[in-house]
Amino acid sequence: MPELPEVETTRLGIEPHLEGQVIKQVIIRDYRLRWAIDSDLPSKLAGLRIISIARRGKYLLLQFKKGTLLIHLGMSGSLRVLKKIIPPKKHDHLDLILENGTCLRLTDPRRFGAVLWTTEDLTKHKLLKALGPEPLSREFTATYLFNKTRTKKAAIKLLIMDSKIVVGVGNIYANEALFKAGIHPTSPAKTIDKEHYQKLVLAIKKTLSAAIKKGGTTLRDFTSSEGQPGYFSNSLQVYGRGKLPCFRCKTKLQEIKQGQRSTVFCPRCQKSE
DNA sequence: AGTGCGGCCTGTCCGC
DNA sequence: TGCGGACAGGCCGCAC
Repeated sequence: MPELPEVETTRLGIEPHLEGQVIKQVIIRDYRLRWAIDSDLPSKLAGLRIISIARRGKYLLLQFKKGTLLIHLGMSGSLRVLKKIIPPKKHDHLDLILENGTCLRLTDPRRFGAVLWTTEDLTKHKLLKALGPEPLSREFTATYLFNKTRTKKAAIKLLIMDSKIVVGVGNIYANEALFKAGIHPTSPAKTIDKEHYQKLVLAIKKTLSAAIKKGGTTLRDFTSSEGQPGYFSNSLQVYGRGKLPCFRCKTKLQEIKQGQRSTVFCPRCQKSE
C-alpha cells in the first residue's frame, strides 16, 4: 500500500536510473489498470528522452519535452529498475525499456494503479488541478488548515485524507498523525482550534518525513528490491492495533469506521471532540 | 457547492 | 485440507 513516503522513495530510487535516458520500447502486458493504458503508448513514447522524475501527491510524473507520463501505484503497485531483463511474472503489466538496456517494470496485482500519457499543462490536468498542497511544503501550515476548515463540519480524519485539502495522507498516516496530535478522529474540523492544528500539521510532517528517511535507507537499491519491507510497521502507534492497549496510557484502543475506512484511536489520549 | 459513498481488484486471513 | 467470504485500501465519479 504505497503511501506518500513509499512513492517518494520510489521516485528517489528510480530517478538516477532514468534521468536523461531515451525510451527504446514499451511493452504492455495488461492494459486493465484503473483506466485502460493507451494502446498507442508504445509509439508515443518510443524515442523520447526522460528529462526528470517528479511527484505530485502520490502521482509519479515522468517528464519529457513533449509531455508527461503519470504513474499512480494505487494500492498494490510498485516499480523496479532491471539492469537485465528477466521473465515477467503474473502481475508485471508494463515495461519501459531504455536504450541503455535498463528496464522500468510496473507490477500491480490489484490493478488500482494508473499509467496515463498527457501533453497538457499539468496544472490543468483533470487529476492534478484540484490537488491541495504537498504536506511537506511550506504552504501546508496550521493557518492554512485552520482557514480551510472554518465551515467544515466533516470529521477531521476525513478532511486530512481529502486530497483537495492536502495530498498524500492515507489511512495509516491519518490515524497515526491524529494520535500524535491528540485529536479525536471524529471531531468536526471546524471545532478544532489552532493549537491542535499546529500539532496536527507537525505530526503529519514529522511522520511522513521520518518514513521517507527510513525508506531511503532500506530501499536504496531499487534495482533488486523485490517486495518492499513495509517500513511503517515498527513505529505504528495505533493503526492495526484496535482493542490493544494504548502505548501511552494503556487504555484500550477503539476501532471504528469512517468513510468505509478503519479508524483506530485512543479514547483517552485523543479527546478534542 | 458540498458531502457521502459505491466500486474497482486480488492477496491474505479467518472460520467452517 | 479446501473452500468461501470478509476485508484491506486510494480515489474517481456519481448521486444526493
